Order: sequence, then structure tokens, then C-alpha cells
Amino acid sequence: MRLSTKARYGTRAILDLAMHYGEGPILIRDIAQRQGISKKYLEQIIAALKGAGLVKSFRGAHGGYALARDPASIKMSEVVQALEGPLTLVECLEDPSICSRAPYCVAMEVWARVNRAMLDALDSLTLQDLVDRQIRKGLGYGI
Amino acid sequence: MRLSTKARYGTRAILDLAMHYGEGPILIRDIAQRQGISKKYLEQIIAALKGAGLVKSFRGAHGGYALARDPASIKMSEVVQALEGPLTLVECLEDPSICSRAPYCVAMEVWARVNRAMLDALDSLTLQDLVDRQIRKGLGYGI
DNA sequence: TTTAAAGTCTACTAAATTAGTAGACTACCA
DNA sequence: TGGTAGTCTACTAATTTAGTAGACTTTAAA
Repeated sequence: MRLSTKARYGTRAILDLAMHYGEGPILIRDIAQRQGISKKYLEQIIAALKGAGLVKSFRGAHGGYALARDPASIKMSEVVQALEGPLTLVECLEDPSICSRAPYCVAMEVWARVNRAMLDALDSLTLQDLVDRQIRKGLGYGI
Repeated sequence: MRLSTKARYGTRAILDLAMHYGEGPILIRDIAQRQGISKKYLEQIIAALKGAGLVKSFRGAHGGYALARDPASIKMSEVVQALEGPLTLVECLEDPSICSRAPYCVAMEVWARVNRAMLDALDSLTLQDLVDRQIRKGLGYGI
């Protein structure tokens, strides 16, 4: 159960945007370079963040990307869900009718519990928290 | 981030064994039938549980499988790890040296936190807890 | 009004993983 | 010694992942 590169890269990319919040449009090319990610791949990843309304874009010359909202108002659960899709370990939690065993299934309860734990952990962190940690931890690689 | 069928089926299979703990060897064929899983596929899944020392096998006539230890001593984290492999969302948590960014990486801290939350949830449940819940919830499908 | 810079959209692909199937083989009890 | 039951290895179809590629659109500024 590994996280996809999309979620890992996307998280770093949006943190990069958060670190530059208020500076106007940031070039995808610069994010790609700072984070060591292919620019072309990053385009697709950022598109997912834009689709979720977490990031906004400016087209044309002097365009780029910026956070759509204040970093303190963006929960990490939103970010990860935008990148990985619904954070549900097992489909039957979303729709129990797909499995005839659901009414008696105890395994489901286990997955529900793990799910809630993950969600709680991600709900309790905002992008601003990450920015603060990044500043405390030090800025490597010219972030 | 969906759980594999291996983890889902395997969890139900070992719970089935736990429900029949103390009854001697249980046939893989019967588990497969009760749980609605292909017998051939279940063989491979149970092999993983055996490899992790959670289940023991008896070959030959009147053989089958049984829990290797008391259900109360088997944590769900052991079960899931036996089936899914290391429960680490991101490789760099196991070995930070694989990523030159690790020393400054704040994303890593997020994944570590989520990881701990998942592990805690699974550590706090034993197979016996599942058996108890199953009994309280009712036995569907002739489990 | 042209031009270059920037994001957007769609299609393609190689590699890896998942979810099995298949079958020959070995061990054990009666 | 026969049959029951687990074991081992190989194969495969489908899906997902992790990108690459390129033509297209929008826009600021010269």
C-alpha cells in the first residue's frame, strides 16, 4: 500500500506554492526544477489540484499558478484526496450495497477504523502547518 | 489507495480460522466456499499468512489450516502486514538515504503521521476482538 | 498587431502490479 | 497404497502507474 508518485509530487508541489503564497503566479517550470519533477508530468498533477479548487492558474505571458485560498484554510486531507482520489481503503465503505456480505462483515469495521484514523491525521494538518514546519526545519534545495 | 483483494480476502480467511479456533484443521476448500473466494487464489493468500507464522498447516488426509496462536495474541497489524507487505506509505520512511531531499522534506512528516495513525488503529485490534464483534453482529453465510 | 511565454488538452506507451488460473508435485493418514 | 490435502512454480489478462509527446489556446507586452 504505497502512495503514488502523483500524491507525493503533488504534495510537494502545493507546499512549494504555499511557501510562495502572496508572490503572484509561480511558474510550473520553477516548481518542477526546485522539486526535481518532470515539468510535463507536473502539469497533469497540478491540473488535479486545480480541478479540486485548491490552486488557480493564470494563462498567457507572466502566467503561472497560485494557491486558490489561504494556506491555513487548506487541509491536507483535501490535498491528498485531490491527488489520490477518494481516501477509502475499500469500496464497500462508500457503497455497502456492492457486497452482499456487508451486513455481517466484521472486516469492513476494521477498514472503517483505519480509514477514520488516516482521515483524522490528515484533517488535523493544514498547508500552513507544513509551511511552518518547513521554515523550522530549514529550506533545502532553494525552496 | 485501495486495499488489495489479497488483504481483504486474507483478513476474512484468517477471521474464519479464528471463528473455528480449537476445532482442529480447517479445510481451505471450506473457507473458500464460506467466504466466496477461489480456492486456488486462497491457497496463495494463506501461504502468506503461514509464511508470517500466523497460521499453521497440516498436510495429507485430514489436513487443513489452523491459527498458529491464540486469536487474542494476534494483532490486526500483523495480519495486514503479512498480506500487504510493509505498511509504509512511502519508501523513504524505511530508508531516508534513498532520497537526497529527506533531511529537509516536510511531506515525509505528513506520511509518517498518517502511517503511525494507521498502525495504531491496527495494533489496537486483535483477531479475538473481531471474533467477538462477529458473534455480536451475527453469523451470516454460515460462517 | 504580432510574438513569445505560459497554461491546456488529448493521445500514446512502457513497465509494474494485481488478480487470478493451471497443473504437476509432495506429504500424510487410514 | 490410494486418495486427500497442502505446496510450488509458471503463466496470463487486465489494470494502473508513471510518465512522454505534441498540437493548441490564451494573454501580456513590444
